[in-house]
Amino acid sequence: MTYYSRKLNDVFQALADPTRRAVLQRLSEGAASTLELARPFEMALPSFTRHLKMLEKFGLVKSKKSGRVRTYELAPKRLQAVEDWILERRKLWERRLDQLDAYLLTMKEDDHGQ
Amino acid sequence: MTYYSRKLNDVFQALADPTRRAVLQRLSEGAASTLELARPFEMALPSFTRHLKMLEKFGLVKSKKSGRVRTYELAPKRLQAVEDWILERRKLWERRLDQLDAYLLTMKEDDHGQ
DNA sequence: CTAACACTTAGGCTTTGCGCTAAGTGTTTG
DNA sequence: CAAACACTTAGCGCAAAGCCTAAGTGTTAG
Repeated sequence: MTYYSRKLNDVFQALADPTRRAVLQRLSEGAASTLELARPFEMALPSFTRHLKMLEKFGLVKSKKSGRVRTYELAPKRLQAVEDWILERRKLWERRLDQLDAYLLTMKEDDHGQ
Repeated sequence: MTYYSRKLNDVFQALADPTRRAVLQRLSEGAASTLELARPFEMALPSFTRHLKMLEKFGLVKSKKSGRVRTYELAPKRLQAVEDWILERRKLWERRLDQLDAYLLTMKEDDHGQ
């Protein structure tokens, strides 16, 4: 577990924006073109495509251009890093809380009547 | 599942910084004071305490000041939101990949000899 | 009661994030 | 081949992130 993980920084950063999360959600229902993806958003197109570029740069989606249409789909591998991190953290977390429980129990047993 | 979730934005944002992730890791081993937490980092103290404030503001840690020492500990509840989001996304993801598998199989069956 | 300690507040500086408009590129379609 | 289409590039503006130093504030030890 390194202090600095570029990959984790990037993926969390990518997920910190609601537009990008919504795009991932949409793509989980199937591939789509740039304009299809952009339609629900009120944003100007260049602003929107920056989000798509960011998602691709950080490995969360991939795209392919055919003719004048660019089609995007998910690249789920990268989300695994985040999931791993969370689950690992949660294990430590819960172990710690268990220890706290145990400690409080000890206190209680040692603590006769006051 | 709403398009805009302040809570998710905030938590992902909080986790996007390596210093803050390291603090969470350290705290998963037990509570600690501001200076104890700060020691491993080369950052100036005011810079570091801003990270702590952010973690607290977003509900990932909590603190209590007693005398001149402020002690921090984890507040694990909030991480659940992130975990939920990830796992939900993953379910959709995998269903989608399964569909793709099925589709490719269909193709293969329809595709006799070319 | 003074000095050290453990932060905390204030303010400044630079970089990055996220939005915009305007103009450009390459691909179809009539 | 001209016009419509689907992006793409360039460049600007503003706000927030993340770092710093300097100067507080309140607490405790000698």
